[in-house]
Amino acid sequence: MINIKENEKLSVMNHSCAHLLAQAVKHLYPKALFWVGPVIEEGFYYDIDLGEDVIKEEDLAKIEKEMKKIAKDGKRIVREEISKEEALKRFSDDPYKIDLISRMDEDDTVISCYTQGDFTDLCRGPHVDSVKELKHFKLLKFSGAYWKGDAKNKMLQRIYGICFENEEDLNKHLEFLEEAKRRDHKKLGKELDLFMMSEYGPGFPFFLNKGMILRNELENFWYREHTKEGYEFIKTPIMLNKELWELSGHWYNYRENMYTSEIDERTFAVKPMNCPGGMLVYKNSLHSYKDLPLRIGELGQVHRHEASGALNGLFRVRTFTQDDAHIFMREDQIEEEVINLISFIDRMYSIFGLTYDIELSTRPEEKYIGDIEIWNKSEKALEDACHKAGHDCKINPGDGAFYGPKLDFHIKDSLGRVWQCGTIQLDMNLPERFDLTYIDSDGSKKRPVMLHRVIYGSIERFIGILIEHYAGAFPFWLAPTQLVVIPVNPEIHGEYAKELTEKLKELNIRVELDDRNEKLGYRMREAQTSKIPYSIIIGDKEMEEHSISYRKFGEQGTTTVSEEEFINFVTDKINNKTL
RNA sequence: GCCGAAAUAGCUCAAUUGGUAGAGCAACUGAUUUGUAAUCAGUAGGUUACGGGUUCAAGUCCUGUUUUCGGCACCA
Repeated sequence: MINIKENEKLSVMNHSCAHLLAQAVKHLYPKALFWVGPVIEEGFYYDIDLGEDVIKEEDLAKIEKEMKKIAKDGKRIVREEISKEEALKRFSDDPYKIDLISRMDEDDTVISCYTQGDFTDLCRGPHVDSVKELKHFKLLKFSGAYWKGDAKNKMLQRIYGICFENEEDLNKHLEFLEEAKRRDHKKLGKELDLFMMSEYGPGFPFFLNKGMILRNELENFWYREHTKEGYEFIKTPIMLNKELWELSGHWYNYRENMYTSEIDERTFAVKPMNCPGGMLVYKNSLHSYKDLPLRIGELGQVHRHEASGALNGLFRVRTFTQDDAHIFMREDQIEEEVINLISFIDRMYSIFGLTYDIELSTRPEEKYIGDIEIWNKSEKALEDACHKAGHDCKINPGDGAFYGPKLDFHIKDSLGRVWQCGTIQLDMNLPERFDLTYIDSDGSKKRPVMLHRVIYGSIERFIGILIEHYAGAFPFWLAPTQLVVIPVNPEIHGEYAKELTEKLKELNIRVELDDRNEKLGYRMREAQTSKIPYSIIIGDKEMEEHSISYRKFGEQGTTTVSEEEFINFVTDKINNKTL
């Protein structure tokens, strides 16, 4: 996937293309008013006020046709610098431009306009020299979008498009979009019987048997790796009473997203986060400075009432399992702990062939708690740890949580798409609210520092990402069905194939026998469409030699090895989690 | 929640201006005995998401609801 924003030339072209789009829209909808048309990673868009008019599917083609016409005409794009006064005058009948201009500082900003033929737009530029240069573009989608990105404002119409230097690149991008559609986890989840949705529970996914195998493998892997890293594990209740949520602050900050219920005339809430329960566990016993860092993990199922329009397959659901952990430690342990954590997360992601970038989100401008000094120290600790772990650390100013700064892990899948999964958050709020303490070496009570962290983020979302990352063809250790044994002639080879299947089952391999009365080609096709990693064919030759002929998913032809070699081959895959 | 679109058999999709809901795959039955992506024949399968309305007649038109999809806003 090409990031348009990071490519200077494409960035300028896409920006000019946004103007071309606006000009075409103006031709077709003379009353149209324009807000902004920026370049984004996936191309460009323009937010437009069409008054009573609404863009429809078929209009996109019309607009695109008009754009081609204008581009062919080949008008030059001319820059002009004007004063604020002149700008206000020139755009006096356009409330959107007035809004933009009046917020510009005359001393610092040069106000510039770009004109192409009969169309002028306020813009900082730069642009290509002529609309003639814009040939290889496509309008992709449209939707409503709040003015200034604020849900309180009215909705404008947004049209998205993308522009390339040549037809080949454009086609490559369209092919990428097709590929992404083929890999859609909602589609593959249905085809591969991994999970289902029901009208009776919008946003509450049902995991089917095959999806449960994925889940269980991911959870087992998680428990094993966390045990190695010195974690202990807990499970806290799904529902806790209102007083706890008042204490944690969720009742005031997160109430809208919480499911509540009256029980024995008291209010209970289903947990939207695991931390308050974790705090209670910490407080359940006394802690010595010698026990820190204390790492307490919980695969905790949370429920959040997400807006209906936000729901999206497994990516955005109303109940999900966080692979949560809370780490309690002394202040002087932050850096070392975070360094360890980063290398731990690195190890976890590399198993899946996922690369990632780390971003540091710092103190919000206004809404934050605690001393600025502690914030600065914490931010520095996270950043240093990140560098010492050998990673770049992009700063995301003001994007931290109100209770502390955080490191976010943005993973990149096999199509180059970026997802936010892991996060390490420093919390200066909850230890205070819950009055957490440990006994220091001098016998005094001290306040521990706390980290929240997740690696998968949400098991549901992570499974969604993995489905798309692998296009449903999971590595051997994760595949719901790992092997299928196909006797060439079930009447002749069926019994032997069955024995082999049982033998493999005893080794804890997820193997199925396909001895149906169907042609080999038919059963092989099914094995391939269900993306089973290896298909074993048993015929006369294999029976005689006691050998195994296997075909790898997606490849043609078979490899024949001895039974022992094959068992070593697959157990090695399971143990090392290799493809 | 907001803007737009959609919902027909288990799945993927047809059904002309309103005029008898249909196909392929899957399922089931039988024949076939198979060497690497679909053997043949037959059977069954539907309150067209749910409710209300217009009409002689509604999958089709109007309307309310639900759900899904693409975005926005929100977010793991």
